Amino acid sequence: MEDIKKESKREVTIMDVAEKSGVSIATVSRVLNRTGRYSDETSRKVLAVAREIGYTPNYMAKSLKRKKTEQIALAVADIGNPVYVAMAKAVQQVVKEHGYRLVLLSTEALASEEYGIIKSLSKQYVDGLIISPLLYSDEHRELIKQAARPVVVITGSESDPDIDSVLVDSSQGVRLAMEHLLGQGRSRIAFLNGRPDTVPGVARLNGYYASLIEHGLPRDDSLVFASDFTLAGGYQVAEEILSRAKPDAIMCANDLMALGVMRYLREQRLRVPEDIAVVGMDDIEHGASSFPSLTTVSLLAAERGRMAAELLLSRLTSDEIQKPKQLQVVPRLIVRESSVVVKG
Amino acid sequence: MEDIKKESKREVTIMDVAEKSGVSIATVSRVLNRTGRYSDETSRKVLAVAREIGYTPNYMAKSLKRKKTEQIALAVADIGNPVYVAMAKAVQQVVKEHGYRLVLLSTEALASEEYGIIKSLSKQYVDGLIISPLLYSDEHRELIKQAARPVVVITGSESDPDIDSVLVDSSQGVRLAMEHLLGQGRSRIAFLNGRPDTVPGVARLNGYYASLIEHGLPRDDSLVFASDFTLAGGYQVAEEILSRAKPDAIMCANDLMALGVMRYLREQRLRVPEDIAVVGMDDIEHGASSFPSLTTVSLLAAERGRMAAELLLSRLTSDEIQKPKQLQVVPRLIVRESSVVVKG
DNA sequence: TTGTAAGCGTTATCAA
DNA sequence: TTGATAACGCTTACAA
Repeated sequence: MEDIKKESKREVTIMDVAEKSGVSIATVSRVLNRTGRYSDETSRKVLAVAREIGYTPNYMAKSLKRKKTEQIALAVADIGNPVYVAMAKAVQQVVKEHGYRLVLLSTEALASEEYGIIKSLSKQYVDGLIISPLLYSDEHRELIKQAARPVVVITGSESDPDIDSVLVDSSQGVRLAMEHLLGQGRSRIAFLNGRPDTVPGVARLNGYYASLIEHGLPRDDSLVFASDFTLAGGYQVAEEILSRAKPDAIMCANDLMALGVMRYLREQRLRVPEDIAVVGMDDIEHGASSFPSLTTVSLLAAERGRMAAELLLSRLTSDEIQKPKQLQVVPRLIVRESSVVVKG
Repeated sequence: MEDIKKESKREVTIMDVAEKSGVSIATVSRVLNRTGRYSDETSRKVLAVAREIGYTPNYMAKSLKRKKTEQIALAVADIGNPVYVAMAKAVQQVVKEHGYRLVLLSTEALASEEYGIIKSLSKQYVDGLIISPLLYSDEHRELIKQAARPVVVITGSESDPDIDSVLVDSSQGVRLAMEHLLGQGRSRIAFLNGRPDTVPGVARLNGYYASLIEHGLPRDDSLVFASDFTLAGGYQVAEEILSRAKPDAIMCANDLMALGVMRYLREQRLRVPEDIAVVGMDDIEHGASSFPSLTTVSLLAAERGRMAAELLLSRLTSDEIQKPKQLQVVPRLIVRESSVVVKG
């Protein structure tokens, strides 16, 4: 028989420390939290005992009492998208500097998940939330306004003035890219959207149409396709784009899909950019390393993450009520090989 | 003046529900948790009131009492590495099916972070932990054994029989890849390691050396390089590998570095695999889409995540004490374009 | 079927 | 400088 019995490991609590050091639990708490007044001697004694018996605080009890967890959450649609990873890393760095811990929640683009997170926010294990919702409905907005803890939203350009937001006009980003493609002499530019019912889906498609109008081009819906913002999604729809649209350029709503499309083009022995130019959006790291390297539009994900984190922390640490803030970043075109034919 | 005053939003608690529906808090609790007995009528009334006044439970209080959070944590070294994302997604799926929520912790490969997570585990906001430590020291093992909550470790092949572990022999994975390269007629095979002080770093380098011995090849340390398991890391060290080792193949300790190396080779107008073959390890999605597509060794990250999650959940849901388990997966070679010259 | 009341491990307000 | 003790919001015996 093995020597494994359940030792019913009772947690060591503040009471054990108190008893063993001959003081009250109140004093132990004061010493451990460096709050109130206590003598040097008791301090030493308590600290020694605490260390000796391996005391660690019970965060549940602490938070119940103090209504603070020192944790903040970042909820993103898909942790598989490097753009959210970049955002998360930026957030992580900021919150860490302020002594908070980041917990990452991946909602898998489910609105119900997002609602649940926002709704139970005040009672969850976090003090505040940064959320980048794929969908941003009235219900989202209502829930966020009623949330009992600070929420910062990272989203497109359509914001609610009553909600702390970090914004970027990705529609303008698409226009930037389209201008570039047209400037390169492309005329049949297909548009590959992600899910068209999402915030970025709507904005980016609008950008495409707006840019057509700006340049006096006809709107041709047979040039418009949709997938799901993933590498595999781009790859799968590429064949259809080629056969149905016969484009000389493909504007993709994000880099992941662009990379998927390029993979298919390569398999078909089509040259990028000579035969077909490809442009993405988001500026993920892999786009810089792909072959050909991917022309894209940076939406400054890391920067937005940083800004959101700082805004949220300022809400958490100051108790003055301030007007909701709307921060904004401006998209930047990054030209690489996938859209520019090199003569020679 | 704005109309924003702090409405001191008091949480709505179980007491409010009790009062408004004219029953005791015990009854409310029973109804809300479908526990014990209560009449249909009170149930309806309580539920209606709860919904009406927007009650949501306070998880802090709940957990303090029940000593359960219904959350589990996954701690990985670098959320920027797609292999951990794949792992996380698999874990997420399993825990979700069991009604748990996943919180993702990125330790940035800091042992101190990892220690802290394990140490305060029992008092944290999670019921259990899956950790894939980059470093796996005696201290790790000691802390894990003493942890008051179940911990499952995802690591290499050197395991502790007293710790629940999901293992993979990545050294064997390297040998598989080396055999393949040698079979392709490559003879000067450079090895690009990640951080050599880490679990995978040690194992993969050992695999390289072992495979040299197996094939009666001399050990040549001028063929061995190290970077940091990232895309940028591979890119940066590529120049040095070329100039110092002049290899006809580069075996990389992971896909990210392999992709970084291939980027550099392309910039130098070197052909892969004709001039230099490249092999990676981990089988990340981007490797299948790169150009050329990347030969790699799958370590079944998703599968290991799934197994770890199921093991952890079984520990959480059964109160029988069972012997620690050691589960293992076997690496698989995946041959793609980056290592095989196509004649014609 | 329901209610009373004792905790869960803390923090914080009083007095002492 | 310290110690009792009342919360924090919930679950769960135990009684009724």
